Amino acid sequence: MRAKLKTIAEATGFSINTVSRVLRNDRRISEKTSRIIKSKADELGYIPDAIASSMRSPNTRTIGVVSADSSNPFFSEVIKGISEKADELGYQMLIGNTEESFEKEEHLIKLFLSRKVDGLIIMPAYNTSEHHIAFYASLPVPFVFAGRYIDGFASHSILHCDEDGERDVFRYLIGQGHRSILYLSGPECISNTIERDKGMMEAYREAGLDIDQRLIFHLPGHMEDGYQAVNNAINKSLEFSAVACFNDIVAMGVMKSLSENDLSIPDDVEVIGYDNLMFSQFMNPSLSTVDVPKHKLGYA
Amino acid sequence: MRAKLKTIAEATGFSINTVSRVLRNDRRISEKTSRIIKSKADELGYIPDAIASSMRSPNTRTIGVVSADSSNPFFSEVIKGISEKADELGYQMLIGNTEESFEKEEHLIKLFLSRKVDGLIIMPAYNTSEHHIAFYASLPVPFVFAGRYIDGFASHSILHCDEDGERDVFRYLIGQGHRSILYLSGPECISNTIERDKGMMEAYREAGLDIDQRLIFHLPGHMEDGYQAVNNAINKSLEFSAVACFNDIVAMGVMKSLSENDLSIPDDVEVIGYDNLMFSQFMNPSLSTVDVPKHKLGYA
DNA sequence: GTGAAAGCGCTAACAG
DNA sequence: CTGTTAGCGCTTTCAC
Repeated sequence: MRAKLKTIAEATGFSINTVSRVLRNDRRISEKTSRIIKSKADELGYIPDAIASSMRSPNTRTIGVVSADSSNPFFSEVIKGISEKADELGYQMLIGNTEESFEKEEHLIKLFLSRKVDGLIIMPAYNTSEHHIAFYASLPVPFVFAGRYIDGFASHSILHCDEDGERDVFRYLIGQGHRSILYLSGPECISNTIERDKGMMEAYREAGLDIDQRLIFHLPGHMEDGYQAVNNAINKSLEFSAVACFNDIVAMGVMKSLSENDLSIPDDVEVIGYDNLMFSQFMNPSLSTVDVPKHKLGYA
Repeated sequence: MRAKLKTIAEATGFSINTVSRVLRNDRRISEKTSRIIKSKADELGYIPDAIASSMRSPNTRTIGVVSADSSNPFFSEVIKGISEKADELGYQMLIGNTEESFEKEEHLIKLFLSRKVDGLIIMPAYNTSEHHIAFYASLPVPFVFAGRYIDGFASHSILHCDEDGERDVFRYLIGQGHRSILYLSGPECISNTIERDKGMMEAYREAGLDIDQRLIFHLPGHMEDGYQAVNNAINKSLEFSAVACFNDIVAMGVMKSLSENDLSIPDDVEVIGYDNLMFSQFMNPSLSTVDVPKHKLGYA
């Protein structure tokens, strides 16, 4: 049987309580007692029982991380940032994926609550209805949203400014003389898309240019989307000299299609991603706007 | 105060025990009682306390996942596989990163044990000494190693056959007529490298060719490594018509360097990765050997 | 400085 | 089918 406080107490002749205090570095314990007990604990290979401990104490030092898709490099970089910070703070992470389904998200959060997490970091699924708002509002623990903004929970959100980011992208492209920019935006109902579309429109307005709606597409944001979109555009003989993508993954798909069609980057077509994944800096010319809530995320 | 069994018991007039049984779908409870209790539980928004529960029951339905670096796409795809399976089985995942440090790994595992995980899935850090072997051997819960093989724990390892994989890569390249193949292998002391090097040598032997040691490099396996290695090779005027990489990430670095040097892929130089990341299929010609323990990993 | 006792919310063993 | 009792390993009063 694995050693417990009682084992150590009996072995040293002190009370369970004293042992517990020593092991938690409580003050008002004599140096000597502390030494004796600690060495005994070591000898017995004592491993504290965090379960029993969090039964009595108010917190579990655990946070729940709800990710939409942890194999998506963007999310996994964010998760890594969280992980580092959590580590530093002595917290553990419970992680789960929702695959962009709100039901799964709700289920997962309930599981986390049942495990008494001290806080939640949520990368919310697309969908946001009355019900979801109410659900979030009812959460009994602190929570933050990462990467996406949910109506009514502004103060709970950590994000970089999508509007500014996309405006800068378009300002840059327009400044480079591009007049036909293929814009592969994201899913219509999420905050990032809405914000970025605003930024895009702003840049056009500033430059006094009209927007060609035929060049704008709202896509889920996977690699295939970028690939297909450019293929289609080329097939339909759409003219464009630049492509602005919703994220770096889409950009990769775009680049693949362009190179298959013997178009060079950036000479024939300029491509811009979004997110600045670890990868992106090592890809063929792919300018990307940085979006790294990564380390900002460590305090739930 | 959050509802507990006692709350429901008092509200319905049944005993705590009966409530507990109903909520765990224990047999031998009348339909009627069950209905009453369940609806009351619903009404009160009862969320079971998994902590208290695992205090008594032998398992916590939690597994610990020890990853070397969860922002590395290979690991994150594996983790995603685990996550899906865990989900299916009703397990939760505690995740931590070791950054390839064995001390961190040991620390992390202890933390997981302290949280009473039912099992561990470990992507072990490079280093493997006597001490580590002993440490693994002393683990009081079931564990498996994913992706890497540790001496003495063959039966605990889940991996695809590195030797065969690399042999096939070289067979293919040699078959294509390549006689100067730059081989960017992995860190010397890990099992994958050793196995793959064996496979490489085997392919050369089969073909009756000598191995040019100047074309073989053992690198940590990051993107920069591939990038730098090819740059160096070109600077030193090393001749090569193909590059075999330790993983797809290295291959990306390689491709970047080649294209900066105006070498076309695969006309001038053929590039082969390893791992077959989600990405890879969408990159410019990058043949990759598949390595997906992902779903195999779900039973700890 | 240290110890004794109570109890966290739940499950399991034993009754009936 | 349901209730009573005990106790998981720890932290927290409250004593002395």
